[in-house]
Amino acid sequence: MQHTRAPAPGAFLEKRVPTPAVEDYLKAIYKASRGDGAASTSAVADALGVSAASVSGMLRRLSERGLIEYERYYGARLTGDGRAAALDTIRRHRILESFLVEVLGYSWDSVHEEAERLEHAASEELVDRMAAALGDPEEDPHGAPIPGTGVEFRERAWPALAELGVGERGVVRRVPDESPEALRYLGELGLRPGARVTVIDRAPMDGPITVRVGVTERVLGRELCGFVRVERAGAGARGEVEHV
Amino acid sequence: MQHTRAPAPGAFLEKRVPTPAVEDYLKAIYKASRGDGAASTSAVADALGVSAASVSGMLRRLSERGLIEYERYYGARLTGDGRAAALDTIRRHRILESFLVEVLGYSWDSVHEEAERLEHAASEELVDRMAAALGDPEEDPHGAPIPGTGVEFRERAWPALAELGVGERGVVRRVPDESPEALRYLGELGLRPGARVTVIDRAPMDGPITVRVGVTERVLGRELCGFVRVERAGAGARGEVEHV
DNA sequence: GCCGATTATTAGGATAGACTAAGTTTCAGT
DNA sequence: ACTGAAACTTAGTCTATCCTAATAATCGGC
Repeated sequence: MQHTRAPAPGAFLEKRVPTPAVEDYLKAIYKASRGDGAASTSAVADALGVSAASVSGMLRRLSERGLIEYERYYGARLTGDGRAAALDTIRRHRILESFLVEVLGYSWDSVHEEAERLEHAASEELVDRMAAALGDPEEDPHGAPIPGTGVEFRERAWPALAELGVGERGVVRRVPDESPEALRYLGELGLRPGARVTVIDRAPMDGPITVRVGVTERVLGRELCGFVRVERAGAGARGEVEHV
Repeated sequence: MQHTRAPAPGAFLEKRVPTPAVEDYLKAIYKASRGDGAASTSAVADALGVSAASVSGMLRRLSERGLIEYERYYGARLTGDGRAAALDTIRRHRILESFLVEVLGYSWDSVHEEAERLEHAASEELVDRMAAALGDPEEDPHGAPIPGTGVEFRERAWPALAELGVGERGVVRRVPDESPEALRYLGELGLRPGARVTVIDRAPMDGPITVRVGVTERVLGRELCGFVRVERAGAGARGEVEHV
């Protein structure tokens, strides 16, 4: 489902059909829906940096527009239309990020903010041309999959690096895109999608985790390791495996 | 003068410091100021496709912000700050247009609309990277000069093709960028910046003008010839020259 | 120098989106 | 089952921008 971003006959100050705010809310609901499919008011408020009251108001409007199902005091669930609109925006965002990195030489820690603004202004045509120029990539620079124009789309739920047991090995699949600071650090460590990593040690009491990347060992905070998503690879010598 | 497009600490739904509407008004005032330096309310209203009443209101607000000098029933004149902001937006617009054409293969008749939206979302950094990728062009695809970061900037007032007398020759310097229809037609005729053109005949009563482009002769409406700006080249056989 | 036409402004209202403050609902722990 | 904290909604404002309708200023012709 493509969204019309054009009309306004003769007018240059156009009203976008889904406004930037609506697009941001739908994205936030999509991302906050990782559990039972519903996003709570506060989760959306936190993600967008607005007050819960503002979210309540917007959820009612989104519901009236048929973009979400909204049950008071419970949460919001995207409808088919809402999900399509969210994925549309996410596609724009991720292709923009890829283009900024690959073609314009942005660092992977600085693209998010730029894409966050451009995604509301870029047409489907622009995004498609950028995608074509990149060879229709399937992932953005942070390892996030890029929705296509088709209907089916699912984001794999890779385990976090923090979930690997001592001795386990993995391949980095995805890193968070929103924190420039975390990304700069991960970049320095070489923890990019595709990097192989081995858990050497886990300090008790949710303490830091020691990993080997390439030939060097690093001690990483547990929180950071919760953000880095990995695919389990063949376990190492000691086969202790934790489950969560 | 660069404008901050970023902040909003922690908030993703950011308020741009100059809003898109403000940027559009300043651009419109800049473009409508071609005479005595003042833009009339109705000229701005026409350019933006909004009512005159809306313009009156906005002019008052722009004046309060120090971006224009506004005298009721007379018109608006950009201040230094206002002009800088307008040129900033125009720079973004023209570099975006250039990039879309040169790098992403857009046709010159379709870039205006896309750039019109992107110019409000693109950061200085993005625009500078695009400019660098293009070798810091001095003109956009329609022949419009691209403001630099420096202070001095003037757009040359080339004569219109319609002002050339029979026998006069010229080089196309600039075409309008807003009308896809006109641009498609001009493109077909080969009337792009740099093209050499000779006026073969001018029908009386403001009738059509016959020009030669390359080896072919074309009959063009007077209105279109008023939009195409040329630089006079050495006159042809008959030296009749008109002044305006 | 008046008068109608044009142009511009004010007045009043709408919408989208955000906020704070106050009230309501849910939920967890006793 | 009660009760207080946390989560959520409602109520009432605010700002920005648009609109239409009504009013006011200017200007070109006679």
